[in-house]
Amino acid sequence: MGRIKTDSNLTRKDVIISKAATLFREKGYKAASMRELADIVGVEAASLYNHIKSKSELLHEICFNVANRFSHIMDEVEAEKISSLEKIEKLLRFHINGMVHHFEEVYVSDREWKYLSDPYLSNFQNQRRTYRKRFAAIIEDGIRKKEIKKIDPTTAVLIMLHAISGIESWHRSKQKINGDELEENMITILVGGLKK
Amino acid sequence: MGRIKTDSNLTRKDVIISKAATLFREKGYKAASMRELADIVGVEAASLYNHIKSKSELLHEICFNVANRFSHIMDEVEAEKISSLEKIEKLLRFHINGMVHHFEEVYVSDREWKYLSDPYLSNFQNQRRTYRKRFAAIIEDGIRKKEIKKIDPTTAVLIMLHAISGIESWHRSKQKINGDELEENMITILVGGLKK
DNA sequence: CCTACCGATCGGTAGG
DNA sequence: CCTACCGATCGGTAGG
Repeated sequence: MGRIKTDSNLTRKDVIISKAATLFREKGYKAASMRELADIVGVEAASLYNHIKSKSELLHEICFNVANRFSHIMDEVEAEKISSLEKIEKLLRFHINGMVHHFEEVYVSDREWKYLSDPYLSNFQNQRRTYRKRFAAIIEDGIRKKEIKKIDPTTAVLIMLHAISGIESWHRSKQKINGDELEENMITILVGGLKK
Repeated sequence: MGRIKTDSNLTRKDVIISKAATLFREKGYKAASMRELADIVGVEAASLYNHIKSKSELLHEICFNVANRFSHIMDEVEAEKISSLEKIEKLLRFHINGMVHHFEEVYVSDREWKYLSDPYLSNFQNQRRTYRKRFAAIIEDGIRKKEIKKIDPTTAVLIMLHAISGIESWHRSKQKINGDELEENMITILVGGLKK
């Protein structure tokens, strides 16, 4: 992993990417214009191109930042000596935390990746497919060890990951419940649905 | 409810809306152009405007078709004399079936509604909020009657509806499992997660 | 980092 | 339903 980025060593490019994530989340990738982004950053549109190559570069930076974090945590979880159910809980907590604390980037990666173009598009889809297979393998293992109900592992992964992406709706109405409570509620329902 | 539409009494406008749903699902509302849509329909772009007022009309027709079906089924379910858990199962089966059999429109309504403009936008958001509150009320009722675990009803609704929207991924890889099996698996996990 | 500007494409209209 | 066309806006470049 690279250097840790504090506020003081964020490059101008990092700032642009971060503001782009917010803009893409609000408007969608296609509807967001480079002129709007320039306004937010505080420069003229042409000046953005001294720091980035294209609009699409912003999107693939965002998507692969997120995808790489996911594959990294999966490496860690797979290596741990804990039960399948505990592994799943750990992954879910990671996803929930990602949605709560890195909302803009995770959301964009999840909803706007289809606007990537090749080779990034194929690459992203591959990483995604691989991640889900690894997740499903953990569930399958849990079923074999009788920790988990007999269900279709692929469907279970699909349900859990999408359920978490629903935290988007929670983000729009921050009042009712805090992040920690949300996390505990989600874990109760999702992990509860798997247990024998 | 209006007349039942068979293939033979679909108007030209209905055909355009249906093809638009497919196009918007594939490309996203903003990225889809009226020239592409015209190509698919088999006319010149200008000719579309003899049947529709604008691109945005297509979007709100799609979104409100779906939203109205949801509120209609909710009316029915609320009126039935069955347990809360059975009501929830019924609603979930309706949603799952909608995703499987009316995929294009449901998907567009779910992911592209933010491109609606007022008054349609506010209207849609209101309908959505109301629907979720009614759903949460059923869950709350189930908790009170001790049919359902003590969880946050709002979070539970959020999880279940988004989990179902994940059927999108299933649509992309039709091989493995059929629609009925998918439905049973989802019900097992989701309803299982609620039971005491 | 800015001014000035380009070609492409967009949703939509006029007129027949 | 088509031809012809409009003004607006887009991502991006040249040149300083």
